[in-house]
Amino acid sequence: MNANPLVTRLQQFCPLDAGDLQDLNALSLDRRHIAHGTNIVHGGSAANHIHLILSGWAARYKVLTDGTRQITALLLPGDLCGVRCAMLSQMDQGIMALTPMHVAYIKPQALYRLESTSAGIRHAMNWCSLVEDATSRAWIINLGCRQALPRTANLFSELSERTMMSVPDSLADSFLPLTQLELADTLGLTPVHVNRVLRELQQRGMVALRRGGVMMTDLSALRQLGSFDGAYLRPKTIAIGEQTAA
Amino acid sequence: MNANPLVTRLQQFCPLDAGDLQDLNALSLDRRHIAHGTNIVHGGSAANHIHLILSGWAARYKVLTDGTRQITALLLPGDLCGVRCAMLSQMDQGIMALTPMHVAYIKPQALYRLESTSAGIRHAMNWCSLVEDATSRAWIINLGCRQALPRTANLFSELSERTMMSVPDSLADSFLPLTQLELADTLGLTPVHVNRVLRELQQRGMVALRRGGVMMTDLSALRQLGSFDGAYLRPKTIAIGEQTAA
DNA sequence: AAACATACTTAACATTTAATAGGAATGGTA
DNA sequence: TACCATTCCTATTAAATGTTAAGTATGTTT
Repeated sequence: MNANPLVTRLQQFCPLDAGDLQDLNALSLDRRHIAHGTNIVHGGSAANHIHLILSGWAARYKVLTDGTRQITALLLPGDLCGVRCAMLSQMDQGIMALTPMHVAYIKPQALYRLESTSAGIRHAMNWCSLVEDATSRAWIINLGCRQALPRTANLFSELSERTMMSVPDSLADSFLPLTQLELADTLGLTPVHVNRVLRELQQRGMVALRRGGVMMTDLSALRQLGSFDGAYLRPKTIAIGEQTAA
Repeated sequence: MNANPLVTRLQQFCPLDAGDLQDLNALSLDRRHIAHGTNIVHGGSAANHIHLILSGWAARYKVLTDGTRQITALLLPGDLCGVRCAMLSQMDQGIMALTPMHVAYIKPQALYRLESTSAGIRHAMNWCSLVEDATSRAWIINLGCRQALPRTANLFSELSERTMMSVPDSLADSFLPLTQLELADTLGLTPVHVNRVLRELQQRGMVALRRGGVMMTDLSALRQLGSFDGAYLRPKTIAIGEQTAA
């Protein structure tokens, strides 16, 4: 793992110069271990850090008054979350660890100061937000247009792509540490129906079921079934001058 | 209408100082009339402007290979869109006018330069993105958790809130210029089922149906049925020093 | 006025998904 | 080992939504 994973992450989006690297490395990263099931951010509470996920998975979710829960984002190693946490409290959303995790806590003011002074860092952060935005729109499309089977396959394809980008040499590339209940709350289905869908995917040889997760065994079949196109996860980095602002 | 609607918009999110106002007013706004049905941005084409909607409604959408269309955002007067258009082409999404419109075309480079020099403008733009982000997450929740009737009521409540914020003294506050087909593509339902839902809402006295749109007649009932909470549309503006980065 | 395209409405039927309930496996803990 | 809480699996029934098809309005163009 890089001495400063924030550097690794931001460089995916925008080339950074020596000064940027120095400034980022000067940020003290407060690394913490988080137990499975812990709430990193509570719905309704003020969020006073930016979180960078070093290992493990988390879910951003909201619980409605009738008790139903919707997971609105899945956060993987390398993901920056809480960039927008100031809003989370008003939105009553929370973030929960789905596995044991390592998380770097970053002081927002410190990062904000860097954004003021470095166009490169500002751009990298913007691109980071752009990918988040594109991903949530892809979820809208998935929920709105696809039925349970392709919807599930599409989600799995996205998660496969994202794990490969963030931890490319991991042996566990294709394991999704989500219970069927958590999948249900992500996909807008009931746990019972998720079970039916997973069984069908298993019969077709695309996944193998484990307690507490799913092992993907035929990625290209999943991508085809879910008509997945991951272009939105890999925005072409463009020079600062050409940047379409914001 | 303000001489510079961009100023009006950004000031909703963050107080701007005299210098900011001067700089923004110096931006040449290229105002154009757009006919109903026109594609402002084509999926697959490069987007080279930021668009500020002065009047009329537009939809951001994607057409899947099987022909189904999902509308991923509705854009109302005062909305800035295309801040992230560089990505639209890669995402194969387009933006289409749902009504006749007036749109201001802004050169991204010019706005980008202002962001470099003014923390206030940078913050205002960030808050603008935050509201967009919160809105798309609200759509995920709506699509994932609610059935057709409350889902429709929730969307109507959001749109009512947004129209009131953007054109508060309009007489047409409560008219939604969306055909039932467009509503279907927004809500992830079939046009036939949208018709059933609208008829039900009409029977309950919450809406009146018009050709080409829906008139909302009982907003509080719609909000209750859709369990709508619009806090995410009105983020509390905070001072720059306290800003949680982004 | 006639023709036309678009939007809306309605009905019958099919399919998907939800709801409910109960049981079986798994893993942790006293 | 016994207990307990999850998670997972399965079956049945019911509800929500999709599909197909056809007809009716409405506004526009000729």
